[in-house]
Amino acid sequence: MTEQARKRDAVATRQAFLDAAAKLFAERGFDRTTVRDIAKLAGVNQALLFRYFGSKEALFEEVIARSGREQLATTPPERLFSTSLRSMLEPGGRRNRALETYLRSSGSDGAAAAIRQEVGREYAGVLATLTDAPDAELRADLALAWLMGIALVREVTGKEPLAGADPDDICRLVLTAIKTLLERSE
Amino acid sequence: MTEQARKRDAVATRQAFLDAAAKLFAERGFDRTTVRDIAKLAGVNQALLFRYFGSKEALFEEVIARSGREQLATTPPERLFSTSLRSMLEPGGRRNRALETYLRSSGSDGAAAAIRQEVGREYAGVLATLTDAPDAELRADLALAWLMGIALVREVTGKEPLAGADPDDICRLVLTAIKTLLERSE
DNA sequence: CCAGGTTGTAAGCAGCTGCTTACAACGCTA
DNA sequence: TAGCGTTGTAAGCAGCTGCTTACAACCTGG
Repeated sequence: MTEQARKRDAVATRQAFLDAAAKLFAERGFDRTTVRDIAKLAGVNQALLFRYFGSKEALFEEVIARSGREQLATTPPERLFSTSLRSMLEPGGRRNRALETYLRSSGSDGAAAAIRQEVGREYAGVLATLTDAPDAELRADLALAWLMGIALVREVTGKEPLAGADPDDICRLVLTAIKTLLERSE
Repeated sequence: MTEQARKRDAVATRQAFLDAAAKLFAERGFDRTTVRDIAKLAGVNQALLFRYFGSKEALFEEVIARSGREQLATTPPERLFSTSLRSMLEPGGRRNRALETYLRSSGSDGAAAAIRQEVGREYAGVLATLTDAPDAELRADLALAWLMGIALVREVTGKEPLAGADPDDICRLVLTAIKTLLERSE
């Protein structure tokens, strides 16, 4: 009985747009995702996208801002790096798409770029608290950059052996190397 | 007198296409570069692009295959990582755009994806010779991924402080950390 | 029960995209 | 110099893009 039951439900429609857009932006990037694709996946008329969000770019901003801060808010700093790395490496399921969306969005200018930078800054800000080195923020950026690079090579270019490697092996190698970047002096 | 002198020169026209396309693909990525943009920058009629290369995708393949192997052929293995890192970090000039083109191309499917993977494999193959660890190729992929991530964060998202950091500082931090990944056991 | 705002739908618009076609200008070779 | 293949040009096509508009269906408050 629940099927087709929530027609004419603005909140549900909005959410359907956000969910569909999050999935497609993460998989294909901004440019290769059309508003018709989003609407179709959401099961909603595409004209409503513009009523609810104003533009494709504005919808993208909501998606990236939301997904980026979700993981950030639910993970303690000292585990942020390994948790983010893990969630990237785990296949399928309802995993967090923040990094994929972030890197797939490269090139979109305007307001979305500002949001992207802000989310990145928050990530790096948290990572920077893990070391007391004077260039803590630069080290944090480099750690973040490695995460992005691994996501890029695995998910986007699909290069072997990285793409098919055991998550445990990757974590071990990366965490060992990253330790010299992000550790307290005592 | 040399101006307007080489009209009706198929070789020069082809080269003009390749140069213009290399620049624009590296800067904007595949999707956001139009064939009209390329032709305009090359100073050539856009219909000729299809006569010489067949399609936009085929032109892209030539660009990425050429630029990727250029640096590879002129750099000794033990310096490939630091040289690539350096050339990414140095501003302006006629620097090698291989990595930018590579990462900007994310998402383009088909034959271009195969070329991308092949170039990446050649890079990683060289890096893998630097260590005698059993998982040398995975380590090489991870090193390559870090390069890509740094390029991404600096050039595409422009995040500070990484984007504006001193190349020497970045090299020092990265090379120190990467040493544990790519070093001989004795 | 009905006016008026909210939600959903269908159609279309203008601009851009990759690509094609028809044709003119050129220069080599016989 | 006449013929012919090569190079360059202008125009246009069909499809897709983000976005808008006009309108119907619905629910709610008076």
